[in-house]
Amino acid sequence: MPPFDLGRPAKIGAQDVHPCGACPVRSLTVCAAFEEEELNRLAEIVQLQRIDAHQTIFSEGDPAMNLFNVTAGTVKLYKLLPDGRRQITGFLFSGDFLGLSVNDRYAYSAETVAVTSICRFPRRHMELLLDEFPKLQRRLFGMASNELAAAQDQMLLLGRKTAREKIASFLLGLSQRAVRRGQRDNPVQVPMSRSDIADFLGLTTETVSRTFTQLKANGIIRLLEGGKVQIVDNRKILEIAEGS
Amino acid sequence: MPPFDLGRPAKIGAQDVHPCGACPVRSLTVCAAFEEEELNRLAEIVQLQRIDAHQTIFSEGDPAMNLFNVTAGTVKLYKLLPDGRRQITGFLFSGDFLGLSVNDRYAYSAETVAVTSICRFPRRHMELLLDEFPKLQRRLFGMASNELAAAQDQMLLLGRKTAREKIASFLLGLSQRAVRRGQRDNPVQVPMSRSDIADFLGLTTETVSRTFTQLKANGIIRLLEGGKVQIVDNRKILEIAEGS
DNA sequence: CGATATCTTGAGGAATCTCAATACTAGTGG
DNA sequence: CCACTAGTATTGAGATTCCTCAAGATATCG
Repeated sequence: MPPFDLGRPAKIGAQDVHPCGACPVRSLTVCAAFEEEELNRLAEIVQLQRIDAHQTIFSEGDPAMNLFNVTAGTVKLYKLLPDGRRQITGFLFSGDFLGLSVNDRYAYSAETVAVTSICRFPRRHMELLLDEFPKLQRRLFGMASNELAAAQDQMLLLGRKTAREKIASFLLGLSQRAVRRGQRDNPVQVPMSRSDIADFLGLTTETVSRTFTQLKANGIIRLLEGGKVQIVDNRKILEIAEGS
Repeated sequence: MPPFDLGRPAKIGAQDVHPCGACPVRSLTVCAAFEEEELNRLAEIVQLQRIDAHQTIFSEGDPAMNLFNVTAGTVKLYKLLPDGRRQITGFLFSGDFLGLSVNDRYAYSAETVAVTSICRFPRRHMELLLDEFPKLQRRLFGMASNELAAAQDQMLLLGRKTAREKIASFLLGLSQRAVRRGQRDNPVQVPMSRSDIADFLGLTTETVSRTFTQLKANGIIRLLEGGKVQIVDNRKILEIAEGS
């Protein structure tokens, strides 16, 4: 899979309103660490990119040259076993951050699920900013802490929940994250394929499909067109998700 | 389960060699961010504690008052479902760090596996130090990044590996971490119970036991007394762990 | 040295996976 | 605008891994 084309990079010039100032998701992102008057420091080093669906952003093991911020669309992060088994470790939406590295290499691959816009920050520049703006460091640390907590929730899901509980948790999670982004939480937008959902939840596509069908038959959800899922019985789905 | 007694807190006095200066695992810990002459700043706020096996350090949902550093022994972190199903999200050894919180509450419970020594840092004091020592912030962020990468590896294990591959990965992981601490890597010390291993790997104790037996029968490992496991065929166990 | 935990082994069952066929959806070209 | 095609999703039947329940063996601790 070839890395995405740069496409049409956002023009970043003195005559432009700098992109960060107008960023609609700034409050959600790492960039919230900056005051209005400091934003030009970010704008100097950022590259805005639009990427088609199903494009590789970077692959596990690549030198970690950049950090990224998703401003629109959906991205998936995943790891592979040599024989091709795949585990998706997270889905990212607008406001989410990616590109943390260990030993200067990415520890996972990143691919777009749908058309996506991202801000790209060269890591070396970012590191200079980290020294200059302790707030940024703090913000990044806070976001990493949140991700760590989410990872632990996901471990609980993968290790101990049934297929039914996994799907319920997944839908609730999508719904709750939509709220935080200020998007509608019901019906939930589910932009990823059954296969992606399966690789995120440690299931097969068939089991994912069967479980959706079962929840639908129980009157708990409704499958709508355009990959939307309506949560009919919110109370019930919450019960299922928590395994009670 | 009651929170552990303070036991015999280390005396911290002017006449003492301050504990951090003599700390044998400092280079592994968050404390490595400090120069010799800055260590007294840490020593001022630290409380050294020795805790018996199977004691709760804190529980999920508790207000996150402290950060901790393990200096000896073994700790497990876990999350529970309402019906008692448990997922252990990590084992900690000397040099490891715990106590990161979300919304000022611990997101998981922590319990000692064996007799353990920890350094306790009041979070409020630590936060002041964070402002004063950007190096500390940096170090903490680096450790969180590493934990995040480990969490992703664990998700791959939980979602996509077989029981055999899980056990092989587990033993290798223990072995590799022992090396980093400068302890012997073979035979591997396995201080936790079958039940803990099961709850870490998303299996049952019976399956863990059967898989150990099977690896032993294959001549890949040998089960020694005192919870030690000798890796006989390193090459083979590596192959199994990576699923090839 | 006995009591109690933990660990191992066995047999049967259940959830999920695999393989296979069919149905649906979305994009493409006539 | 509609038929065609390729990918995606659903459904079915049988296989498999791992789990559950139960008993026996071993280790640990007072």
